[in-house]
Amino acid sequence: MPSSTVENYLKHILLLSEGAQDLVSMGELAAALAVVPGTATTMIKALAREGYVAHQPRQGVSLTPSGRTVALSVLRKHRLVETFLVNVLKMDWASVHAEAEQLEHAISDEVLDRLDALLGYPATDPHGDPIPSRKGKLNFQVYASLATCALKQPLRIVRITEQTAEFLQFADQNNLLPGSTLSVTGRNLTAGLATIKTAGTRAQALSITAAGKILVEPLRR
Amino acid sequence: MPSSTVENYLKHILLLSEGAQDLVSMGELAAALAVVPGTATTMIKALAREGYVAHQPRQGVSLTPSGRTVALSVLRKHRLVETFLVNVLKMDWASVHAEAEQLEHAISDEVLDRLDALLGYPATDPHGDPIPSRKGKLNFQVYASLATCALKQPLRIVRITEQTAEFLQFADQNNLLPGSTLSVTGRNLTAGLATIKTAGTRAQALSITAAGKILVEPLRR
DNA sequence: CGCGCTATTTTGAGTAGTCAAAATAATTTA
DNA sequence: TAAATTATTTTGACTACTCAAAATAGCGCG
Repeated sequence: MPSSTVENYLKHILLLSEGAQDLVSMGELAAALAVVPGTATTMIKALAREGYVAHQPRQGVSLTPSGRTVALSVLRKHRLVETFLVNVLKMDWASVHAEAEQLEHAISDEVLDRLDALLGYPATDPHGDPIPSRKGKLNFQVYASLATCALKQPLRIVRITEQTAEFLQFADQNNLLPGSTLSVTGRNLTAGLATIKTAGTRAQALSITAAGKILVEPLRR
Repeated sequence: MPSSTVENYLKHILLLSEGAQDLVSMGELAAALAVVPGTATTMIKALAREGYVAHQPRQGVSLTPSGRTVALSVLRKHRLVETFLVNVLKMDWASVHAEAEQLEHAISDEVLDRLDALLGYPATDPHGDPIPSRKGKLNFQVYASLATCALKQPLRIVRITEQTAEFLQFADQNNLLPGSTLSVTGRNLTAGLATIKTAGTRAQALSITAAGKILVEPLRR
């Protein structure tokens, strides 16, 4: 049984390699886990010995099938717990990430399955992040963001790819939630700003960085 | 913030001193925690340094007010989680103890309060064990057991003081749940047996040891 | 090509928790 | 009261994880 430390390493490797399928560097991994790089190197060598990861010295690390299985299971727990906290316990959107961070290591598969049923087998968590299936399938889909999508198109927000409470609070207050509709009226790359317009409100500006964290799909029909 | 190891030590000291208000010996504590006695001694000395317990060398250990506060909080989490698992997730009576053992260290006060509200502020968990209040009050009540109560009286089961899955399964199968009514028809101390009679069934025998773990109150009105 | 920058790895050391086994204290028994 | 039994404490060692700081490797650039 992997320790919560091991689970965290594997989960973060999975998150950091989402989309970009190449190796995760010790630098990013250490930063994500809030440890010094030397610690990450040491730990990764241990994880490689136990068959969870493949380590290319000085290049980076990737998950083995066994490591990926563990990582997906932890991610599934995390996202289902978040969904439970928001949908059932009515907790604040912005604060559930930290809670789930603890609970994901303490919850059994048995409890998780029942939670899943209670929630009606959701496909995504409250932030729009896809929930891996019980069998470990992660429905990964490439979406445009407010920083990259076409201008003046009607859009629906599908996902917020940032878990910090501050950003989520900001999104909440500006009605930038999964499901909300809006369009990007303009973009100024030099100034690093995007202008958006949501249904009931007037136009507002958003940094390109922030806009890049809000994923959207074109509104059809 | 105490580690889960520390929380476990404190919780078990509280449980072992419930009722008997004197010191908990290293032997019982070590057995309850599944560590060797030497480990318990070492750990208790550390906990004493941090002000959680008072250690009388070669006598035993007791909780300080600060240690008791932590222990009660953990116990509250444990019992509320058990109640949630049984009442909401409809999990098996006998298996929730092990689950709660993990979750009690991962759940925040915020989540706990909402769980408490969702459950309707229960006073006891599914086994009849009292749930400490948010302010740390443990409604401790002395009950007779099937080993000590008067014979041929109508009784109601109020609590099962044993958490092992085997015993709980046994109790479940014989309809010996909190709320069930029955009476003790006879007792043979020499043979170590008690005979009980529940409403719809015929008389059955029970070891005195088992009987002592089933607490009852006289059925009034 | 070689110099310097940056990321990575190594080294040495520390904390938390554990066990096995030896030493010690207390209590029971004879 | 002395010996024997039992419980507790101490000692030395080990695992898992971490950091600080020194060593090293791989670059890019002049």
